[in-house]
Amino acid sequence: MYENLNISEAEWEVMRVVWASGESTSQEVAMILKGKRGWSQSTVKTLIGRLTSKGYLQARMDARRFVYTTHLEEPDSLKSEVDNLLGRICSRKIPNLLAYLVNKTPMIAEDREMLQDVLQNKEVVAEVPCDCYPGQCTCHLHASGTILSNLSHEEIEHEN
Amino acid sequence: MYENLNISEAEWEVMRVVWASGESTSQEVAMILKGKRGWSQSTVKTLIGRLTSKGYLQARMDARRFVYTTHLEEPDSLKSEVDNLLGRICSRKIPNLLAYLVNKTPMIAEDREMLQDVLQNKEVVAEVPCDCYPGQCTCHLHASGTILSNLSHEEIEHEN
DNA sequence: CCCTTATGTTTACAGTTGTAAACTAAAAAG
DNA sequence: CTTTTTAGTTTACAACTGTAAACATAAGGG
Repeated sequence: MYENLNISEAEWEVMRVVWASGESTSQEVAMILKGKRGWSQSTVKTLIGRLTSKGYLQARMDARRFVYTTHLEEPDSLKSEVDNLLGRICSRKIPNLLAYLVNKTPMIAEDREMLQDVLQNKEVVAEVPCDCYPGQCTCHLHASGTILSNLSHEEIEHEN
Repeated sequence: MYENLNISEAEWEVMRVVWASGESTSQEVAMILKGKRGWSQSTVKTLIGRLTSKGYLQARMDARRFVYTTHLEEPDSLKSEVDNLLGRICSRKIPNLLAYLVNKTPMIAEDREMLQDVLQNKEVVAEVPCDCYPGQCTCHLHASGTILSNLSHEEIEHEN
């Protein structure tokens, strides 16, 4: 759903500052990350440069210096990263991961209600399809044709 | 909670195979990933080698070839990755992300019930502390001492 | 016993990332 | 107008990744 971004961890630190202030100069970013991570101004400038070439930051000239802004939204960017990560396991296992997250995430009453509400309205299906490539999951959905056809018996005999 | 692993995306493909079969030979892994990703045997061998040096795979000699196993659990590994990722946003924003995930994750009735149950028993707090470094979040929690003290006014004037 | 095959080990090499110094240019300060 | 400060651009460089060829070696076939 969300296209795949390419923001490294260090770059993300810079993005957070821009997201928080709406627009920042390299100096602001540098000072904050000097405090948080001990980075030098150079480091921050490099990161800003990379983010700019990647098109994630826009530079507007404002009296002598650039002011950086972004068109990306922080929540969307994180969703994109999370979506990506969840692609690493079988769809069927995601609900358990969510349970883990719900458990470990501290929340206030409204958060809980909101989630309860979402769940209340959540539509369920009869069966969640396993989306794994055969040999990378213990589900047996792959048992019929298509995906399987290009693999020999040897290759899949360890499926479960 | 889960310590930080270091499994790259390509390496993860290998891990999935080992997780799925319990133990695999390099050949098995190679065949599966040849199918899924078009990788050569060499590539897979390199990845297996790296995972072995990192200690994520164990090699047991079995008639001529190595059989690889792992002590890592797939769910734990993913939790570690996800925990890591969630560290990128303010704790207060996590519930919204969870709502997004609940919405987009296909699930069966039991999954929903299970999650409803988890929520039912979820303890809430009066206020979720913002865990962001000042200047990287619009929450105002940082307004008092400690964290703030090493930053000048200049640095944080953009906080909201 | 020699050749092919299967498997593991070394080497390779470009791209990305983390981290930063050096260089350049323009403006501010004196 | 010369010096210092500020900001942006180039260059650097090692570690990690993705991708794989080359090499070594032992085992199986003939």
